[in-house]
Amino acid sequence: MTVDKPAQRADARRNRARVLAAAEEAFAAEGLSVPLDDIARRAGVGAGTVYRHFSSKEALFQAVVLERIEQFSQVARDLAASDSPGGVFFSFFEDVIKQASLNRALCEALGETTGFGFKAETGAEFRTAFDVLLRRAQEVGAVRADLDGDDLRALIVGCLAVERHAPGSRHLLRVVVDGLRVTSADALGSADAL
Amino acid sequence: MTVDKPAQRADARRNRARVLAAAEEAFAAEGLSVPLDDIARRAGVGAGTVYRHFSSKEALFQAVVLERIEQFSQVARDLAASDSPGGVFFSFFEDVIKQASLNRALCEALGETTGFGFKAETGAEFRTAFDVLLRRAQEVGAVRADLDGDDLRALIVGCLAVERHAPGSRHLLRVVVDGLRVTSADALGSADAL
DNA sequence: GACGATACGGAACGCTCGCTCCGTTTGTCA
DNA sequence: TGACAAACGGAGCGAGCGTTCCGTATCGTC
Repeated sequence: MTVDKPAQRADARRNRARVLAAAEEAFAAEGLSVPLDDIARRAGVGAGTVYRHFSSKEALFQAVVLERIEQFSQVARDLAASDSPGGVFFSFFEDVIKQASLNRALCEALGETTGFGFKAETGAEFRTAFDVLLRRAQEVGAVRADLDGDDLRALIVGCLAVERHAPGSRHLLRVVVDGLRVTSADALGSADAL
Repeated sequence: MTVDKPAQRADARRNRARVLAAAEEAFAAEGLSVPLDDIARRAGVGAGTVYRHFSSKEALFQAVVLERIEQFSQVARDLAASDSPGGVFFSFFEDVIKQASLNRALCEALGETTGFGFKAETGAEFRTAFDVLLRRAQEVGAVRADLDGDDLRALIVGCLAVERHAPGSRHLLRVVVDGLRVTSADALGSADAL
């Protein structure tokens, strides 16, 4: 099935890893706007070497982000079997926000409405795992039923914006979490104000 | 008190207004990233003319945004005397979000943690008027008491991010609004999950 | 209508940055 | 160890854009 690989040279493998590591660090700190030359310098290689391994700066960014999102997917899958779906969902929800708020690359990728991030086809694995957690939490009544996965992912993006604006304010995250717990019966009182 | 003005020429006044109008439209549609040449072209003037009236592209942006934020301040002041502080607060809260979500310049300015927007000293007037609305809503128990003006402004920024990611989803705004209504007694149940 | 001050326009400058090109170096294998 | 392919590095190209400069046009006034 797989075509014979040309057997990459050892220095090429090493340099590719260095570029990825440098990019991960640089993108996390400064986001997509970090100049590619900076990444090359951090990696101890020339710009040409970066382009030998990644077709564009954006492809490098995507590779870095994707790796991280797939870590999240794995965590979500591991949690799916838990027997306290409510607690598991909220702790995962908050964990994603906490991790991403420390990583500008993730913030920018998830915040993008197009390209990479939640909405990209590459993020399908994440969406599936996340939707399972959400559905189970809704089945036990821990999360209001009038929301779907896209809604929750949009809320994650919103929470990231809040976090960037008011770093470390856990009571703001609680506002959203409390809003997610509200049942339709509780929420009746808000209808007139809207 | 005011120094004698050099009596601006008529064409200069006209061009300044044109530039402002073009900038308002262009920034609203494309945000700060719109090239200044585009604004000049839309206004029917040369780039040099823009710089005669505004010291930099950023100064022009700030002028446009500030005008808009002061409109909000005026609305907030007008609402301050209302005898239903809860309803007034939430309708203002949502109105700001609705208006800003249609205006990319506002989104970007408010989302900035530095520079212009909520946090700038130029936004002090807005902050004062907004804080009055919030305090009155909290006094009648319509909004939970463990939040201050900065918290609410951060939530506005978050709601704007949500709105950009999931346009027109009013039920997501309701999640936040419901979260704002939760009293500390209601919220006790969420403590274990955090 | 003529003159001086004011304002205009847009070519050009300088800078950043993604990306490419090619002469040189390095790894691999016989 | 020699030879060839693979990989490297970094100078340089080109595009985009904020800003400036200065020759020209226009306004206001006498």
